[in-house]
Amino acid sequence: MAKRKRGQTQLKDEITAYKRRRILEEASHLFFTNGYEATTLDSVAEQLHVTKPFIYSYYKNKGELLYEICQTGIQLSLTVLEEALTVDGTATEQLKMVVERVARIIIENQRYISVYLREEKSLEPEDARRIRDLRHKFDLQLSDLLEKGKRTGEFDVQYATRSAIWVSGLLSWIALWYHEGGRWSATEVVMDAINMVMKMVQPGAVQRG
Amino acid sequence: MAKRKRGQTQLKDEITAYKRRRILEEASHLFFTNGYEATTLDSVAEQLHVTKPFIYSYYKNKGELLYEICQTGIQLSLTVLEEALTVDGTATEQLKMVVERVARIIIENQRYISVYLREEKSLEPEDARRIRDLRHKFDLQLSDLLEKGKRTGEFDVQYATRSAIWVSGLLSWIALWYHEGGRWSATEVVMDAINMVMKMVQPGAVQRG
DNA sequence: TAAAAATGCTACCCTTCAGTATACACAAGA
DNA sequence: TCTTGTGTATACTGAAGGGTAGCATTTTTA
Repeated sequence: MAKRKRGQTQLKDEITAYKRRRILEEASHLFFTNGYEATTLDSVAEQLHVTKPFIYSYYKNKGELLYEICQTGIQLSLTVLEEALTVDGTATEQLKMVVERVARIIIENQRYISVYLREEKSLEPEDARRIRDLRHKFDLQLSDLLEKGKRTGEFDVQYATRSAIWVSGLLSWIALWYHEGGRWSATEVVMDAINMVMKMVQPGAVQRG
Repeated sequence: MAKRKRGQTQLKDEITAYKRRRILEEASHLFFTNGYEATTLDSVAEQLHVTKPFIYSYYKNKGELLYEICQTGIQLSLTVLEEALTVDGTATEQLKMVVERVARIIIENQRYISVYLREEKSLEPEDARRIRDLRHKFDLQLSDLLEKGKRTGEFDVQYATRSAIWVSGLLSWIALWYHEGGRWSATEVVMDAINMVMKMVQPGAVQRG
């Protein structure tokens, strides 16, 4: 009896979560295509074949939708980075794995991430800060990895912190630039990213002037 | 008489041009800080201590303002690139000069360029296409330079076209990331950009796996 | 100094939307 | 069949803001 009730509640929660996810998906599509401010909640509702009050029963307001979209993209990248770092290996191996996985996740979740990069100014200050903290965490871990490679002599970086920012910038850039069905496949872009990052940190390049 | 008239007309034109420039400046400030859609023309007018109809007598509508801002930023970068390419030198020397000058111009005109990167979706399709053509021209010239360096053996790039896109991405990223008065000075960022780009194209890095 | 032209402003219109008050539909229990 | 609760839609409000008509003021010309 109690068990059955709990079961029902759980199913209901799953359905609620699913609805929230679907709303977020369509919203991210439209935000990505038309921009945040230019997208009306009516149009999001239309895409889902529901009405605006439906959306308001799952999200507090338009800003919360934006926050969830931005947060999702950045959190995913951070999680994937942290997972990749748990795999043992040399700094070189780890960095390659990090770049590969993060680049992949960025391509797969391009909408979420590029909406963040473009619409950060539309976030509530508090929300923006929370997400910036996530990015900062991302950069820190990347920096630690570069530092480690520097100690072992695998990498040639002057200031790990600064190099990390260029690497994370190169990765972010993918979200703004990659175009599905464009000139280059996702795999080519991922491989390029790995190569470019490795070149940026590996020693041996002639330095002059 | 005719001469005097022409002289006066010219001065008038200069003043008109100056007013247009000032409007653009303030608009780019506000677009950069708050986003395009979130910025009202009333607030632009307020910054200039004029009124909205004043702006409308110098620009057709809000969209034209956005176009001019975006166009200005990209055109400047392209012009500086082309100027740098007129200076004689090896591919290495030329690339260094290109990156230095373009990075500088991007930092100086950060507002214009980052508004473009963020608000491209708000441009009229026709306007967006015109600016994309400019960027394409930029990438092509960069690609030619990399190709030249590849022939002379100075650069190690597999596909110049693709490498050019990463280089131009790295430069664009500066506009989104640099923060005046932040942790690093403009000069440090420019020097970093040069180093990173050179590492991306120079031969000699160990390539494994 | 007066007509004409250029320039700018006051005051307004009209549309679009975020957000909401309320009504309705339908299922489950009694 | 009545009640209650849950989920969704209809229909509205209120504010914001892009854009403009027409008046006021300055500048030019003669």
